[in-house]
Amino acid sequence: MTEGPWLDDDEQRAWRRTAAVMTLLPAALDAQLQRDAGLTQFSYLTLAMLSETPGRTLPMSALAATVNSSLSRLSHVVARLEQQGWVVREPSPDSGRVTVARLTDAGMEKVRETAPGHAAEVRRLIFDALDCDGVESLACVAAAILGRLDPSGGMRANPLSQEAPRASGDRRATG
Amino acid sequence: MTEGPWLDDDEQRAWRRTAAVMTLLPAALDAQLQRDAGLTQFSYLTLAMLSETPGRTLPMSALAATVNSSLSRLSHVVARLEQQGWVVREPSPDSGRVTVARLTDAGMEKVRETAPGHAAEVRRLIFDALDCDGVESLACVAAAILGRLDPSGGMRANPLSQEAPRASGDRRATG
DNA sequence: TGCGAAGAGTTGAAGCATCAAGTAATGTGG
DNA sequence: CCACATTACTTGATGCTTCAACTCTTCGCA
Repeated sequence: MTEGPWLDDDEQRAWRRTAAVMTLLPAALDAQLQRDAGLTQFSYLTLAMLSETPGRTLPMSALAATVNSSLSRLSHVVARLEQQGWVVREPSPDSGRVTVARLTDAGMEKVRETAPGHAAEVRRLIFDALDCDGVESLACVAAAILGRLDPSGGMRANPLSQEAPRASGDRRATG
Repeated sequence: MTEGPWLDDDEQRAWRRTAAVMTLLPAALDAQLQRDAGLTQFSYLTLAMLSETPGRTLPMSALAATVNSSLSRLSHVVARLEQQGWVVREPSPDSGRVTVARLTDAGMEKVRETAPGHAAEVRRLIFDALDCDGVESLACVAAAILGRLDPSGGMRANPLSQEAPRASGDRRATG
């Protein structure tokens, strides 16, 4: 710690705003997804991550790691997604104790129809509010904080592969 | 929108990281408060905001506005806080339809013992990860996004009084 | 003054997240 | 090759959040 537990005024102000953003932003994004697609941000993210995986298939624990959730939470959510017909669970051929989740065609379709609206809302609420430097700052600040969060597996998996090689210009589902 | 709904690669990366932070950071802060004080971030914030109000008293709707919550959520939470003896609700003398929440002495004590640990965790997870420019960037980015969120009362109240005059150097409860 | 609309708050039900415990499969040391 | 720990996942209970419906009070206004 830099100088005792307390925060100075600048930090106080920064923190209050950040806290407000952390409250209001997820609520706003959830509201859009709920209204337009009947999905939670988390369930959408789950579908989106599967949609970007070759074969649209991932073991539950790998999926949990990519969406930063506990296995328990994911299991409940996938159960609901399965009831909707967007995902199926099947035993892995590789190992008897892993279950893989696979995105169905209906699920893929759901992602396709949901993604643009969600991306637009992300853009509207975040990037339209920022100039170019802002995008850099945001990425930088988020990366710095991420590095602090659960730096090595308290209960969850790795906090995002720090520098995933990304194919240039491809259209992702904006998870 | 700047150029259609989709995000470019830089935005995509910034957004993924931000989403991860929005998932993991509240969880981490909640974990600390739960472990050390048996409080939610939200219930702590509620107590903290009352503790900073002259008279330790606020009408429910004013309190809801300062903690960015619906009245319903606040009502449930204050009911629990009341059971713990940290808050009492009483009819306002001013108007028959407002209820004020007042922080009890026990509640004030609770805030006093909880604040340092929470502030330390905020510092550890956020500010220790940032250099000085980082604090500026964070405040700036958060402010920009805040401006986009519910700019005038969708369902909730005002997203933080933008530039509240702050007494220099005083020690707040780090809500 | 009296009636309808809007404001302030509460409540109960339903949904989602978390936690603890459980099952089943797979490694691992003796 | 057999116990025992570990890994992978599921399940049920509990608690918090949200949503819709409700009460009670005040305001506007005719």
